[in-house]
Amino acid sequence: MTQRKQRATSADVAARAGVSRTTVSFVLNAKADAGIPPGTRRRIEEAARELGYHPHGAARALAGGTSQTIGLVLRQSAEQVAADALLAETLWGVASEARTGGYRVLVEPLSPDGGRYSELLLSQRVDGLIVSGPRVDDEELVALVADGFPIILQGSLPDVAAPSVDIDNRAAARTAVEHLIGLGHRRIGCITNAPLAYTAAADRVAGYREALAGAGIRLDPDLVIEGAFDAASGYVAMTSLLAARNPITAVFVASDIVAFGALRALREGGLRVPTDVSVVGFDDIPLARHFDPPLTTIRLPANALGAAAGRALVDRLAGRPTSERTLLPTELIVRESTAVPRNHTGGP
Amino acid sequence: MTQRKQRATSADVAARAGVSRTTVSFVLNAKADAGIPPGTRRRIEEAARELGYHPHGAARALAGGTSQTIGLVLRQSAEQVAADALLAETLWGVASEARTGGYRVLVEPLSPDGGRYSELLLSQRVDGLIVSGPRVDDEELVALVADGFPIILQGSLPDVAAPSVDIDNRAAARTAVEHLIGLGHRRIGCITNAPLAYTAAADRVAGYREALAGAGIRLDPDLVIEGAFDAASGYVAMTSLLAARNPITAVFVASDIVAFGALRALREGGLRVPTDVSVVGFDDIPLARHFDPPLTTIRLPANALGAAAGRALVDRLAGRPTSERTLLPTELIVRESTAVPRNHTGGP
DNA sequence: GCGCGTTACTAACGCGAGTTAGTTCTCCCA
DNA sequence: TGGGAGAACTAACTCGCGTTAGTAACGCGC
Repeated sequence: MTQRKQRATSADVAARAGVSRTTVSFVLNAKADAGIPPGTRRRIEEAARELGYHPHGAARALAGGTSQTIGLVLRQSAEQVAADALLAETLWGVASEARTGGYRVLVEPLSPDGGRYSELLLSQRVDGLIVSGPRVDDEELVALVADGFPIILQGSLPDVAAPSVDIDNRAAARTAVEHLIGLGHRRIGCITNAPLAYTAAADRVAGYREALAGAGIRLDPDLVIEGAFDAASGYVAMTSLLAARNPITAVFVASDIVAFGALRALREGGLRVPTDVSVVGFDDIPLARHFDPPLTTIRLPANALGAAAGRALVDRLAGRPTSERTLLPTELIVRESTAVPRNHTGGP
Repeated sequence: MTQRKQRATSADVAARAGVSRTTVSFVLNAKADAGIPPGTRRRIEEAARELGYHPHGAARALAGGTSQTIGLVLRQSAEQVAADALLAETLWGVASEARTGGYRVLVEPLSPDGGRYSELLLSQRVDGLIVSGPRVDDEELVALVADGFPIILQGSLPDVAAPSVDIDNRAAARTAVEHLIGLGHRRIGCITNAPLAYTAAADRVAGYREALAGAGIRLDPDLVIEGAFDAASGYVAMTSLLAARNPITAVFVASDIVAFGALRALREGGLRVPTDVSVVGFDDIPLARHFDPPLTTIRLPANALGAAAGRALVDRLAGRPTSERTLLPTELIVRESTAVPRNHTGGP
């Protein structure tokens, strides 16, 4: 190991400036109460600079009782993470908001089954937690929240008394499907983004149903098929949808990535999009606009979602009031994968 | 704020077990030297469990002189991150390897221009750093390495004396292009993944050149066009490549995402892949196998890359020897976007 | 009954800050 | 000349844990 010059402590700075450690602490932490004359202040700041002084994080945390760190728990399997095109963006949002609040971000990726994360909180390594993709059966989470730890949920979880940040999946899905209905489609399939145990998946299906109900279209359960995160699942789902007796003229696929697989199945089945079948996706991943055809989809504000969660946690830690439930707006992005159904006569 | 019961300290555990704090520390840290009889040991462990004792991280860090945390610096702009389909996977690799070494991961996303990260190291909040996507002009990095801080580079940077983990971009690119040459192509374009200031981009172009040179094909500088991370840049690059007088029969696109845009340009230009033009990508993002047509590409082991970097840092921190340069193997994945050129007669 | 080695512990210091409760000047006014 | 009020500091405690140096009790051989 290379030799490294010894770190300077606040005592070194004090000695060099000819004052006590207390004074150094007051000056460097901008304690206004103590009347430190400009001369002394300058001397101390100079000494600190010359010595390359940086306060020891752990010492600060110990004395101050706060680690100035927040934890981001990723409750997804490795495969899901690989498939999640927006995770990095969300992380970015969390981190940048945390930073402006003076916090750092500790990331704890966890497979849904294994691994405890309460340790982070209990050992005071983090001051609070953002839990992304929470599952209903997460007892650890429930216990932590019950104990009053500062936790923000990213995603929705009924019956857990922690503030959450999410999009309105149901409304967004309804908007997507209403777009199809507005174009004149009546036989509309639905491929989920994930198994229905995931609240986001269930909510999107609920939105699909609402849209149908609102237009007086009877729900055909055979037209709702479960996808599972990746394009392969979309391919399979679409294939089985195409095998239905009464063919669909449109599909709502609750994930762009899954939709990509669905698009492929359509192509291989000899169907043209949007001429034969219209497709609406969900997420608006960066590639969606380059799909063939460019995908009509719902924009999910990934970065803003992370930022909102970060801000909520920082606020909570500062003792500021936090809204219990933040729903960020989504937007329907109409591109070229949706059109009026073939043989459509005009009016509904 | 909800009331939270007071945390137990090691002193509480000691009191409850009827021993001193020292003994508690010995037992809980499994110090073998001290002969603690099984009875006492059990008493202490039980007391700790009953009190829900969790050692205070900061106190430990302060006393032990190590934070058991590593930093992951992401030296990419927000847009790059959004476009980087493999970042999450790499993060996963780093984190899982860190965890088995007893470390946590602090993530510090940084735009290439702004933001210092040396603070992390200087304040001892992390014991070491993994710097992903380092740039040549990073003086901060050079200074830190010169000071002997434990740093692992993810990516390549000549002239910096820190161990690095990477793939052999040049060899991988050569393999990709040789695949095209082997099929009989001679007029082969190249679209980079990023501006050539990025070493990975430059290395991939170098591999392209080597392959051409090896086959005795003269390099036409007009056929090398810079892409920039996203599909849009690939679209533009491909469009300009198609405008060339003497048309190409194949392209090597040094990024799957950029290739996706290129594919679109080809489609819009009325060219069929691979019939009219063969395309080889790079990265093997999860969607690549679902491209139209499924993309022949180079598999970049993102997770393994992260894991290797994590392991290297953990090893270094443990004082174990670390290899200066780790190159992970890549693999050519042949799918359906490459074929023998049209009008190809057979022999070269 | 003394010395010696184990066994089974503990007292006390140190890590590097933040912070409370003073203390020492100086100056001013009565 | 004495007292009081700021101004400008500082001594000393605290946070929770790791660790070194040391002690007390016991057994055992001679």
